[in-house]
Amino acid sequence: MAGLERTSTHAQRALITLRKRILGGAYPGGTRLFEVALAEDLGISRTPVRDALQRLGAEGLLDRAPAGGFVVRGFAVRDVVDTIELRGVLEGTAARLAAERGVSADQLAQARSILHQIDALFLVQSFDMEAYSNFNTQFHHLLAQLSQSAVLIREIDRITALPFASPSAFLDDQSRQAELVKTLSAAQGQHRALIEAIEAREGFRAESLAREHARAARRNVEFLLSHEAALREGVQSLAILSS
Amino acid sequence: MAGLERTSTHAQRALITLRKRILGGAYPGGTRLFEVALAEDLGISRTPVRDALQRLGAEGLLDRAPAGGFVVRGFAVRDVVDTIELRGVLEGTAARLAAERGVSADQLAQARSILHQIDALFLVQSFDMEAYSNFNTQFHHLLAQLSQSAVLIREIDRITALPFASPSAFLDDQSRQAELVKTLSAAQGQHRALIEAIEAREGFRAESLAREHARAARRNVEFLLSHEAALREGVQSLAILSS
DNA sequence: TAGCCTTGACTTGTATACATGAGGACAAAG
DNA sequence: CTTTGTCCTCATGTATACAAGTCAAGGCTA
Repeated sequence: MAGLERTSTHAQRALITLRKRILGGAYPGGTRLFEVALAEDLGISRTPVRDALQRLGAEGLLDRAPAGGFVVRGFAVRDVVDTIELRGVLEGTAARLAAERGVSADQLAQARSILHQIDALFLVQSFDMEAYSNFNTQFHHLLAQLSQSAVLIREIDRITALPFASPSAFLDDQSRQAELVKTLSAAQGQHRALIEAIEAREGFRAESLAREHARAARRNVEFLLSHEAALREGVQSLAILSS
Repeated sequence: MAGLERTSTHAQRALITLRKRILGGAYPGGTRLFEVALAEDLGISRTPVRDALQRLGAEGLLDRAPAGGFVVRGFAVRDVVDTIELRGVLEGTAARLAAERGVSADQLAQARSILHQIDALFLVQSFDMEAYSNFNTQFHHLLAQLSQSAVLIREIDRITALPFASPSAFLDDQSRQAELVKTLSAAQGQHRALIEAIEAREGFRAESLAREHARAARRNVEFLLSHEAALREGVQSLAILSS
């Protein structure tokens, strides 16, 4: 909660607080959120609460009830899998467009720089997961940019905003560090191949690689959910899950 | 404007009115919309105007200004093309998932029924464009459903809400009826092949067909824009274009 | 008893007054 | 002449009172 006071408006704070609660699973899917109750709870008036609810609706975390009001959107396992699949499709399209339209030498250099920095992480004894997470996020962000399509970038940002669909979701799973690092090493191989394909203007290959790359996340989710609750405990991104 | 009074709330009416204005090109891209001015203009208070603006923001018609407030989103030709491309990618994914996951006999029958009704339109002397438009919209809507992915359906609906990205955009172009009918006959062939591929569980083919199908719309836009204003006049969906 | 209507509690919708904060104009100092 | 600081203005942010719509429970009538 520290630092929450810094944000300027009540609506911003309400947005952040409510988002955190929803993502944390505080409100089960289907729960209706009442303006007055939340306003009292947060110690502010209905107006900024309304604002926050509308924004959360736009983010896809809430659904509008037919007769007005908002309901917490429930995410089933299938929805998580489908969303990751969708991210793969969108990133695949970004990769393909990048290959077809061509990318500048400068952007290519940026991509290589990130790849290089990730490589360096694997050479150190104790793997720095946080650093990897940051570079990975950077890489995926850059990939979207390479498409040179403002529309596509926008949609990727939207989808990626859902916590379990982010390229760096599931990296906080402390229980299987050793295995995870192996997986990430393979993922880095895909990163490298992806940039190679884009540089060689191989659109189909680039698209296929990006899709397959997203499959790793999907396998991860399916693994986590096929085992019992103990494993899921440490994984923040899955707290929102309905079942 | 008739029938506008029927909608229940001021916010709804404001939403509809403003949406119509924006899509009609009344506010050039980049125009900032001020709450007070709009409230006075519409004869209501700021509160429902705010509501409408936020919804239009969620629809993607407005951007939020960094320091608060809303700005009309400008659409360049490139954005229109990219959005249509994106629709092709999403519908392609829907088609692929439908093929991979399999569809029920009932859904298949529905699809065939729509195809049949479209076929019938081509047998009549004077082509009924409005009927085609309706059936075409139905077909594309059903295609999304076939994917059995709530997430994907949601995103397709979002993208399709932009007027120029709708599968039935550009059908109101009165000036080239004869040519258009030929194009639509080819499009119907793609519809048929698409369902055939889904039924045969040929995912790759289904995806490719859906993408190519969207290309027809893209060619249409590019044609309309390569010729001068006279042609664009009759095409409502292009009124929003920036350039 | 079944179906409909009434009524009331509760929730969102709307107006409005006031607070806050961002950005520009203008003046003074370097 | 440039730069910096202050003040002023205007747009959005917020609170609150009131309006209106929705839903369900209960009672009334056929």
